[in-house]
Amino acid sequence: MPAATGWALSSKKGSSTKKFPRTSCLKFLFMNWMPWRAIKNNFHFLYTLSKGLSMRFSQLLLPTLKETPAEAEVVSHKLMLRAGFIRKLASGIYCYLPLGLKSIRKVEQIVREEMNNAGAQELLLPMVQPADLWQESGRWHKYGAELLRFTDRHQRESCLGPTHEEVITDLVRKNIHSYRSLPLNLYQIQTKFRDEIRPRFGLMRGREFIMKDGYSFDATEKGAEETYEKMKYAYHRIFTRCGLSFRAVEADSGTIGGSFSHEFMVLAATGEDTIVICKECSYAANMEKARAMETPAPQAEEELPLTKVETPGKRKVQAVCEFLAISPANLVKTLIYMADGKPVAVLLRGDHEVQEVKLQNLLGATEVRLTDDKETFDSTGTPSGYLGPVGLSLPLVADLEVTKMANFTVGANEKNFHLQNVNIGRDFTPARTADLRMVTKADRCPVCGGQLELTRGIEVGHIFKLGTTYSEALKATFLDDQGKEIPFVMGCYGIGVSRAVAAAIEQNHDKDGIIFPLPIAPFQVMLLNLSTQDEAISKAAESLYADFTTNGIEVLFDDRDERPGIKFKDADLIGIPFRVMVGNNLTKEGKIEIRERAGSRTTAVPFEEATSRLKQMIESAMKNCQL
RNA sequence: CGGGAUGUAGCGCAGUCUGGUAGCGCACUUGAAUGGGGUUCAAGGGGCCGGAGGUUCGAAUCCUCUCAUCCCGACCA
Repeated sequence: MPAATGWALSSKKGSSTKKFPRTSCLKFLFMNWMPWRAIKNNFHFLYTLSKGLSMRFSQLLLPTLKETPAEAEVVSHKLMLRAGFIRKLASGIYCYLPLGLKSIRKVEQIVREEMNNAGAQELLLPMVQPADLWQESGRWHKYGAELLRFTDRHQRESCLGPTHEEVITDLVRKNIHSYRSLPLNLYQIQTKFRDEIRPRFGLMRGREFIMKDGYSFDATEKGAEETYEKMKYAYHRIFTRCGLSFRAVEADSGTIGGSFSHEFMVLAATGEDTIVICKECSYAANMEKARAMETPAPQAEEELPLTKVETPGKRKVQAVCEFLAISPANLVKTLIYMADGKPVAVLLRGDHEVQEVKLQNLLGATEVRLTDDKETFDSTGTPSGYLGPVGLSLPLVADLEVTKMANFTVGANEKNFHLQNVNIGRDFTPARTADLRMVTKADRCPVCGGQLELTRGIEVGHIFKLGTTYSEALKATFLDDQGKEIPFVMGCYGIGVSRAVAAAIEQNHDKDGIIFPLPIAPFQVMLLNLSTQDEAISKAAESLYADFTTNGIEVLFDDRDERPGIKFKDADLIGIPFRVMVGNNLTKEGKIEIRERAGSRTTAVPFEEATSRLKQMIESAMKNCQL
């Protein structure tokens, strides 16, 4: 049995090491009498030493790919497949291979530390949840097909947890009864399942994904707001410590409700979401929520007489404007929306676009959509392109900017005609006015008036103030200091852990591969033996591996019998921040080389100084991600 | 769910139109040379052509049905 031989060797040498300090003993072993090949083949020996922080490429499940599988579209997905981080099992469902998992664990660890620091407690909730709870909260029906439902052998209806408001609220209502036990902040890091309509982009939008979800319970609104701020701060720390470039943006709280909501967006050109950030202050918001500084009220303009003009065949804003020689900013377009099946006319300046989420919120509708030409005609009697607010029988909602206009142009509700010099109040009155439009880069910051920038981001965290929505639905109450029974004031706080790793790659890569931020890299250092056939070089590489390991440096040792080119390519692809190369330079000048993945400089360092130099470099790089 | 596309070896693809013994590159195994940016040569192993049914003497190829995957849209605490 070959394994037995290995063990005998390892236990013999292993036990002898125990009597001496590790470092000196190792040096002795490697440098003097222990044949390096015996060590190389002696997995158990080093495994014990490494505590899993270091690994050999030759023994690791790390299937790198030269070519990108056809299924991958976005960078992070392609690179994670190629670098051997993940493999797909089914649509939106992935296996995390050792390297991918290491990165995920790093993010998790940072999340844990910061959540714990912020006073939250970790627990672990079930993935399978009974339907009754979801029926009680009303979400069994509301949640839709994204909730994967099934029946167990006793015909009990169940679902896979896409989120855990119900479970946590149930847990707390059963166990917390007094304001004295509050506030309470609980979190877990767990695999979630959401049966997405269309999973895509690898880990960016999977059906199964790893998420940190936290829930807070406070006695008062004020307390809840404090908790919210605490979480916001913790999130800042988390993403900073992950080494990511990010912004916290004001967000729409969506169907979950509540007044406060921030999304944490990793800035990346390939991000799915467009966000608005101010170049001069800290204002940032996603498009659904972004406001612009209101344009100053214009000088009172004399109202001119309403005139009807013929505009044959001119339907589009641009065509009408050209024909009438006016600016789109002086035209009001009328869009017909279906809000939960009822038509509404939305008025907007010609050069603005509707932000449908804002509209939806204003109308309190669960669904809004633009009507097609036929529906438009059916509800107004006018073909699209000639619609206007004057004399229109539908409910009118106007964007704020419209209310600042005077003597503007609109459709005449008659084919081939428009009205000019229209004025609000005199010619029509909107039922409601509100901010309904999409912010553009021409707008100014609503906070400081500074210049706004539109950029793209990936949502990796989202915090909400829930209020009492769930505690009321599930009758989760406690007794306050007056002995009065009131519902918990809740908040919920999510971080997409697996997505954060994908986002990090999306943000940090080049044509050769990943460039990991140090704090979440699967290893800190990749050590390359560039000459496995050269005994002196191999011996030196082995001793560095041992030395790094005993010094707490997380190292991936490429000990494969491959040519240097292959090792360089794989190292670039995997993206470990520091690369240490042991090759000819050692024989010639007694030096090894250190190269940062992010840079293009290679530094030659005397062999003896390798470990200390590397430790220094790692420490100073980590400082950039500390607070 | 609507629109589009694709399923042939681990990965990337050709072959399908025009039916006739299943191919190429990479990866893998063995040997040799080579050894600082995916090296070279030689010899190998590996496929129920997504699945089911049909047409045919004969189907990867034609027909029907199905399943899966990807893209665009709708959707996204």
